[in-house]
Amino acid sequence: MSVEKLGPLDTAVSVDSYECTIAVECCVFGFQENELKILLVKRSIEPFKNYWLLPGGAMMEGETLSQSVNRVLNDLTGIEKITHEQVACYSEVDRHPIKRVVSVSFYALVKPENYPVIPKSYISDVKWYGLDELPKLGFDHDRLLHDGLEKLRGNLREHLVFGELLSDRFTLTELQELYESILNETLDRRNFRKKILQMNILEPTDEKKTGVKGGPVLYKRK
Amino acid sequence: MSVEKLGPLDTAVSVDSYECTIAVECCVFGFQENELKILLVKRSIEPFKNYWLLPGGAMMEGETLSQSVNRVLNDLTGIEKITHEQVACYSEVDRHPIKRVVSVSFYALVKPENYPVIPKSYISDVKWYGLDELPKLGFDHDRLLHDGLEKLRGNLREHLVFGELLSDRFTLTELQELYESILNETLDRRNFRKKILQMNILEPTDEKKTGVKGGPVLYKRK
DNA sequence: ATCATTCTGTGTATAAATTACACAGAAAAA
DNA sequence: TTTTTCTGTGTAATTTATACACAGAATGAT
Repeated sequence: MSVEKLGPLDTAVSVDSYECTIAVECCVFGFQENELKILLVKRSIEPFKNYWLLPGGAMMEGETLSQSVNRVLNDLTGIEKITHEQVACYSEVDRHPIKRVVSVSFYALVKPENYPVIPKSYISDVKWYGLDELPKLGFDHDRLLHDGLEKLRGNLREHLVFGELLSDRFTLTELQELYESILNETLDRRNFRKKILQMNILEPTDEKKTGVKGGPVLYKRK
Repeated sequence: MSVEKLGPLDTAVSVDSYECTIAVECCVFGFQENELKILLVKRSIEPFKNYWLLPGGAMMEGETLSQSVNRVLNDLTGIEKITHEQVACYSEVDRHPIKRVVSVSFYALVKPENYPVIPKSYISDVKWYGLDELPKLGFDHDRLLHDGLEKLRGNLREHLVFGELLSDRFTLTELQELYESILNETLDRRNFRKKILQMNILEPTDEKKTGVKGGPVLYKRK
């Protein structure tokens, strides 16, 4: 029986079906010093030794891709369960110079200060990079990052997405700065507040942020 | 060396890394009798014998996913190269009752009348279904179809997408009916024409469609 | 050939959404 | 206490989306 004649999902009954390594790669975005950052890891082995990469790793037996993402990021940051969203699947045969690997990419939103990052396994360094100081990444990760950022921006325009990018109490100015940082454009303060508030997903608390002029009130998610 | 310690894409140097069957599944949409149709195949073997499914099949060695889609659909319809777009990746461990299969889904837009469909391999029947007469699909293909349709609708609202759904000459009414069929809502004729024409991607030809009252002019893509 | 029918093709008025914009008040810093 | 800097708010102008009706062209019926 040739593989060519297989019907959908018929590989279950086939002996000569092709199997392939699947990896997850993750654009982990954080908001730090009023700037959108991306978590990169420095690879310590060939190929692409000393290149910076998106964190990722192979899917293991019995895992869903989502579980792989959680495992990989938990190893790296200690984050237990990290909300993430699928971006795309990459299958060019030569994207890994040695072995065939199909990767599924994700993005995730975290608060950097909550999670100290620790180099591990084949990683010699870990760093939060600003989007304007990015090094050339290894493999095809430049493209993965680009696509991940576009996906995040697209989602931002539709719903309100901020994962764990902010603390659970935040000012509207902080939220606006987050938006500006992701979209890479400046927004009008009054229009932004109007738009966000009429989404009806935030509510003001009776606290104010201290240490900042104007005494802005803190909001939380409903 | 345990798999757990693998860095990103490090499976190249690993011996015990897990490999998995990857399949593509395709929502093939066509526009027929003024209605959006989806191409389904009837499976003739267990599991899910006699269930209708999205056409699909396993990725083969040396193929990109895109090439797999083209091969699978070429087998089924004779279409040489079919434009398609990635929708999502599905990795639940039990989505195939017998073997682990990770599927990547796509949608494609074709003109049914151009391509007679022929049952083959593990397929006992092939049929274009209207969206309002869908059978319960096998595996998790109900979900895949739902997601594919949502993706198509989302794309339609942003750009003008019509792949090969229409002939190369078409009237604006035909295009509008296509839109209405995909979005499952009725549109105002004047507003639709205004919107489409100011996209500046169509141009009128000097031909008119015959056999239809009113003598509508034929347009083509710029 | 004429008439009735049905579809095409077009513009304007209204409503809704987006954008532009300025000043008074609160907290911090000097 | 004064100055500085940030917060918080409303309205007018613009743009975009929506609602809506009638004359002309081709077909089909007689």
